[in-house]
Amino acid sequence: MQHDKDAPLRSDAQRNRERILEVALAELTLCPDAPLSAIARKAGVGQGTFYRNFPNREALVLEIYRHEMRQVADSAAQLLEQLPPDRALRAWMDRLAEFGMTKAGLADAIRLATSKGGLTKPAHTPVSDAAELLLRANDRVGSIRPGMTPDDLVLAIGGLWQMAPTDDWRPRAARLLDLVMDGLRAGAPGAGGPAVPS
Amino acid sequence: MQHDKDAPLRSDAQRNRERILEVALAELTLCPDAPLSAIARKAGVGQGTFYRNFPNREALVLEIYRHEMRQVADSAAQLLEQLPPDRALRAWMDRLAEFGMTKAGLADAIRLATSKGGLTKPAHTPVSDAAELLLRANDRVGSIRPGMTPDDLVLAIGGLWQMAPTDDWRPRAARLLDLVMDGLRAGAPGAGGPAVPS
DNA sequence: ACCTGAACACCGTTCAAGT
DNA sequence: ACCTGAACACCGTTCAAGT
Repeated sequence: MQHDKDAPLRSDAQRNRERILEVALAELTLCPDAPLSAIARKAGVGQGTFYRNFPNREALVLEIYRHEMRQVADSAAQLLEQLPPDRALRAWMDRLAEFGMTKAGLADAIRLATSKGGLTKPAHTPVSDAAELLLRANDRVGSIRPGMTPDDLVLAIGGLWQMAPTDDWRPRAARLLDLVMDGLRAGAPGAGGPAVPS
Repeated sequence: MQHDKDAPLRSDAQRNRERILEVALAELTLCPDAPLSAIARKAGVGQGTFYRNFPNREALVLEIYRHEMRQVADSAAQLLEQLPPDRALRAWMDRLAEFGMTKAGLADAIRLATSKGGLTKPAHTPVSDAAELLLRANDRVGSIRPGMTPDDLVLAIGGLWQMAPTDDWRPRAARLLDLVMDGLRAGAPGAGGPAVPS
C-alpha cells in the first residue's frame, strides 16, 4: 500500500526528505546535471529512498525551484511598503536578477529537467502573484500603462534568464530593466500621452 | 593523421555529413533530446561516423542552430529596403518570434546541449550583426534611443524563447514586442524628450 | 512503512577491424 | 581516408530482500 496523501511522514522519512532537498540545492546550483545517484549518496540515502520522495528529476527540481522562488516573490509586498510603486517594481526586478544570477545553475537544472516531458505551465506561481501585486499598485497611481498582466511582465524580463553570471552581468541587467521600465511607463495615464504622439 | 582543416571532404563523407544534419534538424525539432544513436541510425551511418563529424551533441546542435538562424538574420537587410527603420525592426522581431515558435524543439535542444559545458558566448553571430544593422538604421533617423547595443536588443526579446508554441503565443508575443518597441522609442531624439519628464 | 543496494535498460563515446 | 558496429562507461529507474 502506498502512503496516505495527507498523513504525516514517519520522522526518519521526513529527515531523509529534507536532507535530499538540502543536498540537491547545493549540488544542482554547482552543476545543473549532477547525477541523481550522487545526490542520493551525499544525502546518505539509497536510490530507492530517493525515488520514493521524487519520482524523477523534474519533481525534485521543481520543488526546489518553487521553494527558492517563493522567497523572492514574497519580498514584493515588503518593497511596496517602503517605496513608491514604480520604484518597488524596479527594485523587485533587481532582486529577481540578483537571485537568478546566484542560482544560475539551478535555473539550468530547471530547463534541463522540464524540457524533457511536456511543458509544465506553472500558471499561478508565487512569482505571478507578486507581479500582479506590483502591477496593480502601479495601476492605482497611474505610473505604468494600464492592463499589464503578470505574464507580460515575466516575458519582458525573460532576458534575465539567458545571461551568464560570469560576465559583467550587472550593467547588462540594468540596461534591460531600464528599457522595460521605460516601456511600462510609455502610455501611462500619469505621463501625459504615448511616447510617440501621432 | 587527422583531417587537413581546409581540405575538402571526400564526396561520400560530404554526403554523410549532410544527411546527418538533415536528419538531426527534423529529429531535434520534434524531440529535443532525441538520442544521437537514433539520429546516426536514421541517417544511415555508424556511430563512429557520426562522432567523426560532430564530437558531441553540442557541436551538432550549434551547427544546426547557426545555419537556421542565419536565414532569419539575413532577412534584416531586405526588410530595411522595404520599410522605414522602426517598422523594419519590429517586422524582424516578428519573424524571429515566428521562427522561434516553429523551431521550439530546436531551441530546447540548444539549451540542453549548451548548459552542460561552459556557456558558449556566441559573440559575433549573424543575429547580432542583423541587430546592429537595424539599430544603426534607426539611430540615423532618430526613431529609437541612441546607444542601444545588439546585446540590449537580444536581451529585450529574450522572453520570446521562454514561450511555449502550443499556447496562444501570437498575442502574447505581440504584447511583448509592443512593450519593447515603446521602451526603445522612449528617449528617442525624434520623439521630444523622455517618456517621463522630470 | 520505510529503507538498501544490486540489477536492468539506455545512451554517449571509443576503438579495433574493415574498405 | 573513411566507415562500421561491437564494447565500454555511466546514469536513471526498478525491485526483491531486509528492518
